[in-house]
Amino acid sequence: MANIKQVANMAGVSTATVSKYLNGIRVKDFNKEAIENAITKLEYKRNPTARSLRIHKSMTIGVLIPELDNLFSTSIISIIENIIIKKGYSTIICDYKSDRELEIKKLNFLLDKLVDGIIIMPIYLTKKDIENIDIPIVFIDRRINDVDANCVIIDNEKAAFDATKYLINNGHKDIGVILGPRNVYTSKERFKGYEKAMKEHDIEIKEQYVIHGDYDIKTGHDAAISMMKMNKIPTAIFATNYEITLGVIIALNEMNINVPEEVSLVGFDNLEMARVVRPKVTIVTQPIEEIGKRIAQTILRAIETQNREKQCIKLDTELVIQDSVKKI
Amino acid sequence: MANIKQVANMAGVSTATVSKYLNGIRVKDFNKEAIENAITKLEYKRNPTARSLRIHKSMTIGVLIPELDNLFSTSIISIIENIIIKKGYSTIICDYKSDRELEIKKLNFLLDKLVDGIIIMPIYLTKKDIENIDIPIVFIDRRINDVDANCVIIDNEKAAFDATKYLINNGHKDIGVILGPRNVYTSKERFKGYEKAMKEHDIEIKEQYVIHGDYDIKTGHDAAISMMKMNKIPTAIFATNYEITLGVIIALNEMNINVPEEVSLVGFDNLEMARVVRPKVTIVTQPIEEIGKRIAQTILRAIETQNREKQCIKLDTELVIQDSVKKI
DNA sequence: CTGTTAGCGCATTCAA
DNA sequence: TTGAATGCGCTAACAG
Repeated sequence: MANIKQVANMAGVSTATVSKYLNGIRVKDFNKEAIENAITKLEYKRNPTARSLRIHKSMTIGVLIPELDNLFSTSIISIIENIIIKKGYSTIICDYKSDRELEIKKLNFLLDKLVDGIIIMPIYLTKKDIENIDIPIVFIDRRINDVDANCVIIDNEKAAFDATKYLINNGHKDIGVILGPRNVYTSKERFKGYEKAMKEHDIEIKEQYVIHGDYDIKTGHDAAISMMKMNKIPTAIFATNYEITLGVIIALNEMNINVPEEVSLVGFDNLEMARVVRPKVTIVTQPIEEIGKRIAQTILRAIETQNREKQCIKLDTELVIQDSVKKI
Repeated sequence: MANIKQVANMAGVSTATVSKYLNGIRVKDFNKEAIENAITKLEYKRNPTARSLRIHKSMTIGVLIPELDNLFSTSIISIIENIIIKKGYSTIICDYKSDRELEIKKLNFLLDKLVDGIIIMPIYLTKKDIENIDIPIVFIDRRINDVDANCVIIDNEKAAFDATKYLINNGHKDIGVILGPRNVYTSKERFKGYEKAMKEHDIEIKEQYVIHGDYDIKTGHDAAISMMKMNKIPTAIFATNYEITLGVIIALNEMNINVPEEVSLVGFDNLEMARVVRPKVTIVTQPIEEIGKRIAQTILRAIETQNREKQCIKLDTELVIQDSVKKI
């Protein structure tokens, strides 16, 4: 592998000049050509390691997420990766299996690797865990209490509020809601939105209509079954993420329960899936593309400027009305 | 951030001694203690960039996959990452959107980043694209023609053969099969297995029973619908990946078609999902954990030994028999 | 606009 | 066992 010295030699200039050329600083046209020729002939590639050592930047961004098997996370990662790669950055992705210890361990791993910035979807992290970190951090999806930090989130409360209100406006009062873990930020926020809409319409929240579980297919599946076996069956179900929605759909189908005739359904997250299913499911969609872009912008801005101001971006979801809710 | 020199100073030894200590070479107990104290006091962390420059290793492994929204890929990546991280390696993941140009572009990006090895799930790559690469490569899931390379794959043909044969043994002859793209390795192999089982039992393959599409929900959904509208409806459907299986299940449910009374089904890949659904779906499962482990082992071995022998590991799938196939 | 020079932090030779 | 010295490949002063 050729190095900058060999290029300089062949081009008849100094390494400094080559370096300048490589970094977009003007050099004489004459030299420029010579350098370009030498680079081509030698198949020279700049050594990013040496460059990193010198400029104190690794050109990598760490991504810390709970699970890699969650479609929402991976979709966002994909978008981010495809943006930052254009600026020469690469991502190091770590999933911490929703595990408290692993979350910190892998955070430290990323720090040790000298990433230039970190994108985190946190669960257990607290203020203390991150207050001594001196590289840019962007929190996504979830937020950490009491921390003034960059973040890109959606208005979870409003999302759930809108969905619930839509059901209420369609005459529903017995609305079952299936949520993620109690201790998870999005889960709490989404419940708040549900609660707010119900209260606003003076509808009592029945405890058995609020089911917490994991954000997975099984939770949705089992919760739907248990709801449909209740003495007083809810007239509508609100599933609060993709996997849960999928589970609910599968369960209702199994039980041969017609949507929306027998029960209405509002789902979450995956428009593509919602369109495939019959009847098409009314869902809350997150602006995934926008979220990914904002995250990428935020982390790049924080890394590339010395601007230490924090910015928290809250994006709105959209309620895509399709055919799974009946007016009663 | 402290560097090795400061540690050496505080410990009263030379940087060489500290370096030796860090690399597990014996130093006098007396010095060892002094060094350990200094490291603790200074909160010294070895700088991986400088180390990389010196040892000509980046301690990163590139992962090149078609899509990041495919559960099979991400599950494997998660396993790999959790193994290699223990040896200090990190992964740089690139998805190329199943795009021919991006596949090469991102491969080059990884090469430019000086990764120590690459794990590739290829689609369009040919021998020519990789013959000049001088770092270890492990191909997964799919194989490249004519290339003597490391690979970890499953016996796709046998998997499909077993599934088809199982259906045949249950009396089925009109077996619909829903496959991925025609040009994709796994897709071709799985078709071969189907074909072989059919031929072996002298069953004619009806063209309309073989549907190619993408490995996604929509393909499974639409194909199932079209099959159930045929003049001669197949008595069984074989779905050849997770997303397709999901689509088929959703479609059959929508059409109120009972499984297995009206049509039998064999799915692929996701045992968890298959267990949630009623009736539980009989599926071909890939040994994901084993696949991930083997990939990690193979790439690490190739990187850490100078052993340039190639090894191709072919793993067997398992047919998990549940309740979605009826004997006729 | 260009070249000389120093040094990023580390691992490794070689002599002691 | 140890330490002095060297250099991995690059960028950034600085002087010209």
